[in-house]
Amino acid sequence: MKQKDLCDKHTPISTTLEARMKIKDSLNLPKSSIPMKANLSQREPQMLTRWEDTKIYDQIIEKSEGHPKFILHDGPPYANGHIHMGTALNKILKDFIIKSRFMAGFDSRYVPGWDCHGLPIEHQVEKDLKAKKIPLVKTDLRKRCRTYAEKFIDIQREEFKRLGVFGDWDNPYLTMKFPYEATIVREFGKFVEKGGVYLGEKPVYWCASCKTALADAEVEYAEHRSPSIYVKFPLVSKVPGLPEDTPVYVLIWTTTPWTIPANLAIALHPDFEYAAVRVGGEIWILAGELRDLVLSGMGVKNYETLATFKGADMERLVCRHPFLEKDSILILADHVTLEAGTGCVHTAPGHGQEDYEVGLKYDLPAYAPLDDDGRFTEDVPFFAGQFVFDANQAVIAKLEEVGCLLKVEELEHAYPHCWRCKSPIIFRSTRQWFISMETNDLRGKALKAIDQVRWIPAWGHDRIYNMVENRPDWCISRQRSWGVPIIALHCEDCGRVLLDAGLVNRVADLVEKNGADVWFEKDLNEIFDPMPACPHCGGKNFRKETDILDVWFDSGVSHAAVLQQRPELRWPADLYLEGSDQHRGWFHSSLLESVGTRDTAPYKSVLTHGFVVDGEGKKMSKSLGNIVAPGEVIKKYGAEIVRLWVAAEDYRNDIKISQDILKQLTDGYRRIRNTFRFMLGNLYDFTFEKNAVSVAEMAEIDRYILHRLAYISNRVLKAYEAYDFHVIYHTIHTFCAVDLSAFYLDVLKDRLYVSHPESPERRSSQTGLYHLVNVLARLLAPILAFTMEEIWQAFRPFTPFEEASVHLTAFAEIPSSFENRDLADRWERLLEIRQEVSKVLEEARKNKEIGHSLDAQVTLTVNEKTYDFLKDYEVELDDIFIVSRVVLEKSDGAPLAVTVTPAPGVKCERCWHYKTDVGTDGEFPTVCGRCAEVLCSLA
RNA sequence: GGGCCUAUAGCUCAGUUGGUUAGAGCGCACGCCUGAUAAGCGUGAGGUCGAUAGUUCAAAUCUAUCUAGGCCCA
Repeated sequence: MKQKDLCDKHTPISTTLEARMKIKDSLNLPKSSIPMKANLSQREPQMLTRWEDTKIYDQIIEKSEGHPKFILHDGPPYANGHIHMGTALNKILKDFIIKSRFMAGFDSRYVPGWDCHGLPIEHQVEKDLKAKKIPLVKTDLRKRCRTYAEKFIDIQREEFKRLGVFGDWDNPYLTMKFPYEATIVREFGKFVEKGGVYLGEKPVYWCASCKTALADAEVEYAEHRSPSIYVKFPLVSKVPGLPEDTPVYVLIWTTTPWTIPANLAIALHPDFEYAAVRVGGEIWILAGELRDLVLSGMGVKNYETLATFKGADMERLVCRHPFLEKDSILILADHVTLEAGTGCVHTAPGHGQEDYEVGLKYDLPAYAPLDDDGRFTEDVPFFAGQFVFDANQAVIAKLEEVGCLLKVEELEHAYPHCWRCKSPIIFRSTRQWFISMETNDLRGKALKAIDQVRWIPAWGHDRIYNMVENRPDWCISRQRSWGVPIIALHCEDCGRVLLDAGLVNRVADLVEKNGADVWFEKDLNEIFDPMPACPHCGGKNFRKETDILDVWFDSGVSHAAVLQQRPELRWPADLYLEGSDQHRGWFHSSLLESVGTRDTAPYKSVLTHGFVVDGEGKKMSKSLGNIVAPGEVIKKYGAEIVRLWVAAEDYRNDIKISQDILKQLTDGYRRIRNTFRFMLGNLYDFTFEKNAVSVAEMAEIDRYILHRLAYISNRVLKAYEAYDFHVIYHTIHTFCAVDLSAFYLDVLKDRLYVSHPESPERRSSQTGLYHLVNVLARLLAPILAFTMEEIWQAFRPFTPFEEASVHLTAFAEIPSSFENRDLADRWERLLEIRQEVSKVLEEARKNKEIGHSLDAQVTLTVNEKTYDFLKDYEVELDDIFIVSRVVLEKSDGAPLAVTVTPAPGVKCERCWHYKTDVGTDGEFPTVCGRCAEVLCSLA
């Protein structure tokens, strides 16, 4: 039999249209107050305007007056370019926390900040000026940089607001504001006062044609032909076990012959095995593993290995420089490899980063006898005045002359070049300012402070601990323009440096009023009145230090400039929250700055998130073409989907994003939205004050869902507490799909639609819906900030609540009456049986015995125990299973058997149940007894 | 090369101190409904837990190595 036939045959249809309409009108069908289609990208801006007009953030602040403070201190993004997915992720996570902490009863404000000084902006501005052929003048450049930063702060501010992030956007902190700049100077002064600042040497990239230091970001690698030479250094020290009458040499290899004059050491790996090989009348030392390769490369055929040594055994033996009157000692370093060369590495601490670092361990100076043009100074015999790249040949010739050159080749390799003039650059030791890690035991104190902080995830502790434990002194100077100057004076009379906290603070006061520009714009006698005297020679002729501070120092003082200076905030912060790269960045600089000046960390806990990667887990890059931009996602899906993305993924690891994931999120979003829409739609004739039913009087199924709601609420609140946002999304989404949509709401339809509108059972269900919306909307408000606001506006008329925005509410307190373990146990058992019934219904559906489940009668054949249990629910079982009739039968022991047959009786036109009492009422011949009763009472 | 981290069904996530046939939601397939309808309901098929080797009576869960990927250094 076909389904249609079955229906036609058994469903009496009212003969007149009027009667049909009357019956349909008597149903309490939902009246939706919010549209099914979210249309987020168009509606969100309206919501933003509303929030702006009502000054929502100010209202939140007002409401949190007197609440305990929770301080999340914003790490300042760099004021350059548009925001990307990573910045969006970071700001949204912060917004989740700010909003949820407020709703949990805290005064949690958000003061956003921007990092304004620094190279990238200076670069951009410099480029613009070059293009327009405007000459570079430092003071003018600085003004243009400021304007440039302002422009991007405005752009980013709008982009952040568009994401639904609340905060003090009208009054953010900027590292270039005068008072902030003054704080930077003062904090620097504190280090000066404690003796932590010193002038030292450090090799940096140097462009000899531009005569300037280059930052890493200014270096481009390109192919370059270099000489490749093997050189022997005579070993002066006697080595036990080697014949004393034979000269011994250590073999090195280098591609920068011009650095040979600056050689101070030869580095060996402590664990490698080195061989002493007799070649003719000499003994050569080189790594055992490279022996055959190197010697055959030189055409040496006959050799004999006399002995082998561990690198560690040769530490501090002394070699003689091949042609200069100085020694070169053997040192140990882990960076030595066997990939190229001889395993004995020519070390010039003034010309290489690794050489410099290992040199520090052996107290070797960063010797770099070059001038700004890249020419050897008078200090260097034979080559004084020569440009280093030209000197390569001269050095090779000299080595040849003294008989220490073993081999010359040419090598094509990637070599650093200047981003500006494209010429090859050199590594050159320069004078730089440092903060010592050892003065006042900064390192030790920082390590102790790290132990006091809660790192989330916990491995953050090890990561930053290892960094601080091993890092060199903090180089705080940059040879740049756009930043805060290092306040120091160079005595023109004696050449010494005048570094004094008192002077620093005098300048800080000027900076507070006029900005850091005063240092560059004003003459020294305008800045200092009276002019200090040089403590070394008494002279009063000074030159200003022109270096600026590392921008990490700028942002590192934010705890002092923001937390300690804004009355609404508090020091230290409860939380810093940034990407995991900031263990080296802001967490690190803030820690050192704070420990150096205040002995403790500026934060109690630090939360890190991973990086945004594409669907395959690969990082986003222009060359891969896999970049997803927030603007495009907002346009296509809405900011709400971006927020949901942040909430759905576990941000501790890398966070994937792809069209696939976004599609999935929109599906998840729709499920949540429709669930709320349906619940609201069924509250149209309900207000809490007039119609609510007390928990004790509610139907069991409604009380069961309240029990579930209490569980969900508790779980979600704990997750907010632990910043486990993905748990929140998954918990609520599953709750909406499984508990609500597939069970509770589906079962409720009959009662909501069919019952008398004022009936207790309908009011009971509506009370259930009311609590669901009230609790869930608040729980989701920090995440779905736009949608829950929309829900709240639709919901408020049914409530006594005065809050005009969901963001002004607190999380709902769950009355203890919602929880009922025994009742929940019973309902979970019912749900298990329901599951079994569903399976059998599906079989019947497949066999074309039924279509809709209401076509069915279900017979449960159960054992004694189950029978007794189900007997209590006998009248409700048809509702729970959404079938027309349930028959209970005792089995002879089998726990549960389900059979499905077509329901007896006739289909009621109103409630669609098959009932045997359809037609018994004379006035309404097409409906069942229950419906007839309702119709009568409505008439 | 070093420090830290990640790797469970197509996707997003669960899997407590190692212990029965590895779970959920979504998606997918098939079907139902047409009174949540650019919705809703049901059933079902999908992983042997990145790979390998160990420890163990027993491992997704511990160890080592490797592979792929991420951040930070070099």
